[in-house]
Amino acid sequence: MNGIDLAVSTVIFALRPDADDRLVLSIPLVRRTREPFEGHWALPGGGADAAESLDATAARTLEETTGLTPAYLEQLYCFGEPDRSPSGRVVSIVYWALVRGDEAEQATIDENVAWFPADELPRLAFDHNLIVDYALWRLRNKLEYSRIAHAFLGETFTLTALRQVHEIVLQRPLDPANFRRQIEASRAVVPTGEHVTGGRHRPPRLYRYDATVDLVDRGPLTPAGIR
Amino acid sequence: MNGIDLAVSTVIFALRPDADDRLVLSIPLVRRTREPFEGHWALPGGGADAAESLDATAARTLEETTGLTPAYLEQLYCFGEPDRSPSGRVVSIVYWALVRGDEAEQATIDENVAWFPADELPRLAFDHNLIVDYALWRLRNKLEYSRIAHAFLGETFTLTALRQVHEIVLQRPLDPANFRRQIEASRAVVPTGEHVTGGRHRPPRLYRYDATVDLVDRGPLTPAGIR
DNA sequence: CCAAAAGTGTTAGTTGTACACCCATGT
DNA sequence: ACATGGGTGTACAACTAACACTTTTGG
Repeated sequence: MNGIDLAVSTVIFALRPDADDRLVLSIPLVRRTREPFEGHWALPGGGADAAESLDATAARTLEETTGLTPAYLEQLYCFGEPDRSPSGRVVSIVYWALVRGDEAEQATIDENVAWFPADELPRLAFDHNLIVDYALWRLRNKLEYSRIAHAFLGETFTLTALRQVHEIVLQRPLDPANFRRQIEASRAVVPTGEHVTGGRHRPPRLYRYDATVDLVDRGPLTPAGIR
Repeated sequence: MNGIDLAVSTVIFALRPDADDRLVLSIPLVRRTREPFEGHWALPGGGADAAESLDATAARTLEETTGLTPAYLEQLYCFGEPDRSPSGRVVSIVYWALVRGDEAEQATIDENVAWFPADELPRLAFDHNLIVDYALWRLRNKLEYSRIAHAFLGETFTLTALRQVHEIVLQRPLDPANFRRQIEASRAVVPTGEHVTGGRHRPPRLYRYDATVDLVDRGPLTPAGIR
């Protein structure tokens, strides 16, 4: 024992429709009900449990506070500046998670839990603004060299849906033709043979993840939250 | 307080000459003098200090146990499986560091501190073999998309020396001509105008880091150990 | 002069990007 | 028929990798 509290928090990302039905990269936050920072919004989390792995604590506290189950979960960074909490020394092990669109709809929403657009956050408790900035930076980087975008989508999806995930997260338009070829070349995805009907245009093919390809190369570490 | 001990450890890398005077990627380890794992080699480190940042604790414990000062220091990962220490729950925040060749020669060496080739380690205490494997993976990845190789070298250096750093760490030969052009194109380095004389061949140019270019892009996080 | 490493030039193959164009559907 | 997004083809630029070649030193 050395007078240091150990906490686990998670930055959760989902793509949710806004008032105009456009998808927005969003983060659920919880309102603090006690000091310090009472009334401020903060990342969901909780104290570390002596009997539980850190991954498990992240998944559990995430579920307890928001009702969500992540499709992807990875440790982000450990924040431990001595002055980051006015109430004493707290070291936070922070995770980041991706949840699917349909899953995000089932999140607990009450006066103490709410979704915010990732790039329009209020002043958060502690150093949580910095933490979210870092998580956003990692998400955007990792999207470009891994297949994690799939974790935002359901079992099957069109390439247009996958491209829109990239476009929304990276905040820039992508050429549909070139995107298609990149994804096909990466072998991350296999056509189901089915099509989506009902649109006002040519029915797009449905694809499925190639489960034999890992979402991310994490080297010697066994991925925590890959399905 | 929750019955969890918080420790900080560091994987330190340096390039040191072996018996045949060939440079080898090496790691200093300390021998444990008490249970658990008494007599086993382990990563240098120590308990977290309530008044000190994690970066500072890593730098301090690194200096206390090995006598080394790192040219580069970055947080690696936080390891916290419940069963990783037989003596109770320990969460380790692990850093990785690079030290320069001349600095490495000044390391404390006694019966309880010794250098090992990074790819020929004995069975280490706790999960430290996994940790070193992960640090190696990160080092090799990061070498390819950043300028951290410079942290192994002194103030000035030849491009051949820089290329040898890459070759040793990545364990494969690199084309000298293409390597030169890549480095020059990256603008990471500026010629000093001086040359190394005394070799049996054409005297190579000496280069210096371009201090206006960051070694690594760490996004919103301020780098810990960049000079 | 010769060996060896420093440094430059050239070319072929690969990858990225822009954009023209055809395809299949609902209205 | 036509608007709309799905999907294919193509051409050019940029980058990579392989390797021939020239330069400069010590012996």
